[in-house]
Amino acid sequence: MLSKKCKYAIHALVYLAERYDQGPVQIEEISKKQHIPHKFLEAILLELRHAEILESKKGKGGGYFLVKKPSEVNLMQVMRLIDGPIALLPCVSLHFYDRCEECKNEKTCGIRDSLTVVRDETLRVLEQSTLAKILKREKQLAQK
Amino acid sequence: MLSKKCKYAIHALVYLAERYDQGPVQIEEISKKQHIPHKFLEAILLELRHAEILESKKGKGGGYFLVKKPSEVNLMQVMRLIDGPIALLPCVSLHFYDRCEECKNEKTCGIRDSLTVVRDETLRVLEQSTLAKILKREKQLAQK
DNA sequence: CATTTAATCTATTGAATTAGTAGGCTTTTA
DNA sequence: TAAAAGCCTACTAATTCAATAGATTAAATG
Repeated sequence: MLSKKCKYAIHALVYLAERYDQGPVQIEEISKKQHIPHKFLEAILLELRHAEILESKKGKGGGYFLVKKPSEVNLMQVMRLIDGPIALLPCVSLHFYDRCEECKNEKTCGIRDSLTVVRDETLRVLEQSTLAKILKREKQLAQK
Repeated sequence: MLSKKCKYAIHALVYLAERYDQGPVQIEEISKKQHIPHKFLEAILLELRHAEILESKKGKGGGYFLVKKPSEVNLMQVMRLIDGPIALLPCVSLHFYDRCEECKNEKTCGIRDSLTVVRDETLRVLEQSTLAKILKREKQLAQK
């Protein structure tokens, strides 16, 4: 399951995507509208800035804004950044590979196969889920 | 990621699948061969017994054995039993549904769509991953 | 140039979950 | 009836997750 932190990150990003190219949005505003604890959100946005997804401006009229286009930010990136591996086993992870202590020898472990397929299918879907698509979907759903 | 407990459970089950219909296997044997702490394994096997995947025999010559055929036990069942939900969000889970506090209203949340697809793809693969298939795969890999 | 605003950074804390242990109890077999 | 083996309850240690506190730095404005 996704951590709360990751859910907060996604909601904050969708919120910023909706205001793309409209100047900085303050932490306080996002915090209130999305019901995310201010200080916690602060840390999350900082991480997203370090990952060069967001940029910030200090001082009056400052805040955070997307540097990438909403169509260029997807759930795969965000989840990897905030929660780490997407694969279900470390020995099957692309970005966080680590050998499994549990299977004595990786070469003959019969479990890895299936979990590699799960990983690939998951990545495929998450990579296609961009902020732009999520936003579009929300607008569709709101109209009904 | 899967918990260690879940990995232990899977390895223990594959071990028992290899000895299907050959009488009870003692905790101690599985513990040693699969490098799983004895007492922890005890708790895991008990859970699998309560789920009617395993059965046990007490006293001398006792131990654990599969009651279901290796082709009837799959990773979907085991993961749900040991780790809980397979979906990435509670509001998208089939067996552990719970509303997300984070999205104020589920009806218009644009994230759920993608994660429903991820869930379905994942379940499809995990359901097909039976102990029989895993065992077969391990034997293939061992030969090379 | 001082004040205010808002992000930055470091450090700490509390709660929950995960991993594992201890020890006595019960059942079965020989 | 003694030994073997699983059953059950309770506890503890370690790690991760969620959140907070407070001092610092940078930008805008009058």
